Order: sequence, then C-alpha cells, then structure tokens
Amino acid sequence: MDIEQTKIPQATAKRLPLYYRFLNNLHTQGKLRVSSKELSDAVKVDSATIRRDFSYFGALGKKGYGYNVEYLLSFFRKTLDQDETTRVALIGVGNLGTAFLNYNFTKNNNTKIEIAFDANEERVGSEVGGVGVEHIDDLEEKLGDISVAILTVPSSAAQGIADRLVKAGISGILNFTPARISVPSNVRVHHIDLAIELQALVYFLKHYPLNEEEAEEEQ
Amino acid sequence: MDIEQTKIPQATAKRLPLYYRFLNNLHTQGKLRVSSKELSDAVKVDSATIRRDFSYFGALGKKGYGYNVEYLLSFFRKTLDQDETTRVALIGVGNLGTAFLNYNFTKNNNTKIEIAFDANEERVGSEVGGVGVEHIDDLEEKLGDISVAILTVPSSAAQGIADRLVKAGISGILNFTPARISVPSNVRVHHIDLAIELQALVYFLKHYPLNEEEAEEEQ
DNA sequence: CCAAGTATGTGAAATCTTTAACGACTAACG
DNA sequence: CGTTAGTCGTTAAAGATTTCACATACTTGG
Ligand SMILES: NC(=O)c1ccc[n+]([C@@H]2O[C@H](COP(=O)([O-])OP(=O)(O)OC[C@H]3O[C@@H](n4cnc5c(N)ncnc54)[C@H](O)[C@@H]3O)[C@@H](O)[C@H]2O)c1
Ligand SMILES: NC(=O)c1ccc[n+]([C@@H]2O[C@H](COP(=O)([O-])OP(=O)(O)OC[C@H]3O[C@@H](n4cnc5c(N)ncnc54)[C@H](O)[C@@H]3O)[C@@H](O)[C@H]2O)c1
Repeated sequence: MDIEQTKIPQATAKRLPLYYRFLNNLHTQGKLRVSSKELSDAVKVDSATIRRDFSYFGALGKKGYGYNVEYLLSFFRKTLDQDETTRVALIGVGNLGTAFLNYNFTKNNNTKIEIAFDANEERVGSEVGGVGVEHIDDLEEKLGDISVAILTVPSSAAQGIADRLVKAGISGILNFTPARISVPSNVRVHHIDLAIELQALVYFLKHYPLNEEEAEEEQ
Repeated sequence: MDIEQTKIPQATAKRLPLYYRFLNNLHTQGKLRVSSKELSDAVKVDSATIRRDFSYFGALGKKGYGYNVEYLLSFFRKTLDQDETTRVALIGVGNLGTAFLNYNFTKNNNTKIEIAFDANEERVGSEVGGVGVEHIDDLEEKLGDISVAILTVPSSAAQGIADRLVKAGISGILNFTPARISVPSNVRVHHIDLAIELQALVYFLKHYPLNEEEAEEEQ
C-alpha cells in the first residue's frame, strides 16, 4: 500500500466504483474522451459533483477538453485496487446467498466469493455457482486469511456468526440480515436492509410528491 | 392522504422503517417503555439523532421517562401507512427475483409482491413463493393500478422495461440492475447496486483504517 | 411531598455534502 | 493566428445532517 490521501469524503468514496464501471463501459465502446457532463448523464450525478470528486485526486482532466478515458480508467484501476482480487466468504446459502453465488460479482469487479458456509447438512459439500459450500462448524478452520464476508443467514443467527467472524479475523462484513450487529470498532459493517429500502421508497412516494417536469433522482 | 408535515429531512425518513421494526420487536417482547439510549444501542444510530428524528413529529416522549412503546409504535404505524398494504410488481424472475419472491417482505411490512413478470416462456405460468409469473408482453394489461416495481432483469433490458413501466403508470422503481435508468421526474427510482456496495466496502477497508477501540458504524 | 435521578427536546455549533459560478486554459476551425 | 465554443478545477456559498450540551420536566423511592 502507499501514501494515503486520507481526506476523500465518504460520499465521494461510495461513488468511485460507480464511476469506474461507467468508465469501463466507455472504454469498451471505444470512446477516447469524456466530459463531466456526459458522465453526469450516464451515472445521474451532478456534473459539478463529479468534477469535485475527481479533483480530490488531483488534476485528472484537461480544461476545454474533458477527461481521457484510458488515463482516467487506469488511474481508478489503481485507486480502487482493481488489480488484486479481494477474496470474500459468504455465510448462509439460502435464497439470497444462492443468488449471490450464482452471480459472483466477477463480471466487473475485483472481488470474488471463494468459499461459502451453511448449517444445513444437505447443502454442505455441494457447489453453487462454482463455489464449494462448507459446514459452518468449520468456519474458523477454513476461512484462512479471507477478510471480507457477506452475511445472508437468518437474522437470529447473525450476531453469533458475526462474533465468530470477528474472532476469526475478518475486517469487513456486508450484512443483509435485518439484525443490527455489534462488532469491535476495528471491523467495518455495512448494512443492506432490503425490506427497509422498499419501505423507504413507499414512504417517499407517499410523502415527497414529485413534480411533473424532467430530470431524475438520487440513490 | 392528509396534510403534509413536509419538512422531514430525507435522512430521517430513511430511518423511520428501521425504528418501526425495532419498536415492533420491543413490543413483541412486552417492553412498555424505551429510551433513546436503548434504541440507539439496538439500531446503531446516535441517541441525539434519534431524539432529533422523533422531534420532527412533535413531542412523542416524556422527559425523565422516555417513550411509551405502544404509543410510539401506533404513531409510526400511522405515519408509515402500515395499515394499508402497498402492492408491488417484480420484473425478472431470475436469481435475485426468485429470492425476493420467496421472501416477499410480508413478515414485517406493509408491502407485498402481488405479481411477477418474465420473458422466459418456461417460467411464465408458474408460481414462485406463491406469486404467479406472467409474460412480460402482458405487462401493461396485467399491471393494473400497482404503483411500485422491483426491477431484477438483466441490465441491458432495464431501460426498456423502465420505459414501459412508466407508460403503464408506475410511480416508484426499486432498481437492482447496474444500469442507471432515466425516468420522468414524477417517477422515483432508488438504485440498489450490490456490486458497488461490495466494492465500496472493500475500498473503505483499504483506505479508511479503523481504530482498535469500541463502537461501530453507519450504513 | 421532596430530593435525587433520569431522559427529553432543542438551540447552537460542528461537520459533511452539494451546487453555483467563473477564471483559466484547450482544441479546432476558418 | 485569432476567435469561438467548450470544459476543467476551484472558491465560495448554500444546504443538509449530525452532534453537543443543557434547561426543563417528569419519575421514583423514601
Ligand atoms: N431473500 C430475500 O429476499 C431477503 C430480503 C431481505 C432480507 N433478507 C434477509 O437475508 C437473510 C437471508 O435470507 P434468505 O431468504 O436467503 O433466507 P434463507 O432461510 O433462504 O437462507 C438462510 C440460510 O442460512 C442457513 N443458516 C441458518 N443458520 C445458519 C448458521 N447458524 N450458520 C450458517 N448458515 C445458517 C440456512 O441453512 C439457509 O440456507 C435473512 O436474514 C433475511 O431476513 C432476505
Ligand atoms: N444475482 C445477484 O446476486 C446480483 C447482484 C448484483 C446485481 N445483480 C443484477 O440484478 C439483475 C438480475 O440479476 P440475476 O442474477 O437475477 O439475473 P438472472 O439472469 O438470473 O435473471 C434475469 C431474469 O430476467 C428475465 N428477463 C430477461 N429479459 C427480460 C425482459 N425483457 N423482460 C422480463 N424479464 C426478462 C430472465 O428471463 C431472467 O429470469 C441483473 O441486472 C444483475 O446485474 C444481481
């Protein structure tokens, strides 16, 4: 790892993978240059925000010209560590876990689910999406140095599994269960709560009426 | 609908379903009262933020006492329209779509997936999680007055389907495809981009090292 | 009925994020 | 080679959200 330009705002950091993906698309399409305005139309983020985001990394573009797609892409590839693959474990091969295993994020990404765990004897030993399913009892033993886990177990099991993951040395957990798990502060948890996302959308529809003109919305 | 107390901040609105769910849990456990501090521990949101959030709706608690669970719950039930069920359509019965249909959000919620659509003839006519799968060609005809759609089709099909949904009168779309779809401003789209969530977690792990003490994190 | 303890609701400050505006510079063309 | 149109990087303003900190008011136990 190299010197940290530590002060990238979190809001910016969350948009970086999005930029990277669209840059990749543009590159595949053979585009050589792109302006913040074009990018804005594609990713639905205000063009000033895009320029501001990029500027945290220095002067990546040219005034009057825009950004060189190749250059920008290679810059982000380094920044987002797209060259090394982050190995990921998935716990809970149920409805959601199976969907993730079949998808496996490799199409665009630097991440790969390498191993899965489940408590159900019938699943253990099988393969889903090319990933072997191990018994949850062997978690500590088989996790190795994997540092990121996706949690798709029933919510009642979430805290217990999280505790074991932490003990086994995990650094980050992507938690899809509705349980709000507690971990020490040296472990990062991102909650993705799908039921809440749906309810929030419904709430916004009822209470934040939209106008009858153009343009569109945030995530 | 009734008078809008319009100025609830969006950040607050997004937390309301979360509060509601934990209040429900407390109620089930037979708890009669709860403080912002207790709630904070459970949902991992700062207690001052919780008090501030609640205060947008007026004085819901009692000083020196806390909040009455029953009262707060019934208040949020009204606020979040938990009494009427919002009907939802799901488009794209693949890996992710199937998981959602099997889950179907009814356990906690005021939402229900009532109908699904797919282009694959083999799926059409079948039932998944008790929901009938219709052919996508019949979308306009069978959608009825459903106003919310979950989009889990391949990203190449996303914009086309979104256009048809809009024409058919949809108000909100929960978009799980990586495509950033364009819609008129009277339609609300929330993007849930799982690949990006995973990449963002990995980025944070590498660039925002966490300390060796206690407490935990946001989503 | 009082004293001690508790927890709200909120002004004010701090922090974070987005947006507007524009000077400086580039490319491209006649 | 000058002019026009285009676009960045940034300063500054505005807006949104979180957090602090405390006066106030209620509860509880004696
Ligand atoms: N499926 C959805 O659409 C959806 C939507 C929102 C939230 N969720 C949440 O995601 C989580 C998973 O949902 P799902 O629908 O895939 O559930 P599921 O029941 O289909 O899958 C859970 C899996 O975890 C396994 N499991 C149970 N206990 C375990 C343990 N202790 N260790 C390891 N594995 C264990 C089970 O064998 C099962 O395979 C749940 O918490 C659910 O609330 C799911
Ligand atoms: N599965 C995951 O874990 C995952 C993760 C991140 C993002 N996504 C995104 O979610 C979306 C769905 O993923 P998936 O894994 O479920 O894909 P999938 O291929 O399993 O499912 C897509 C379904 O959509 C149907 N379909 C195709 N074209 C259609 C059309 N025009 N109208 C209606 N139905 C149509 C297909 O028949 C199929 O059943 C994709 O855009 C994918 O990029 C999925």
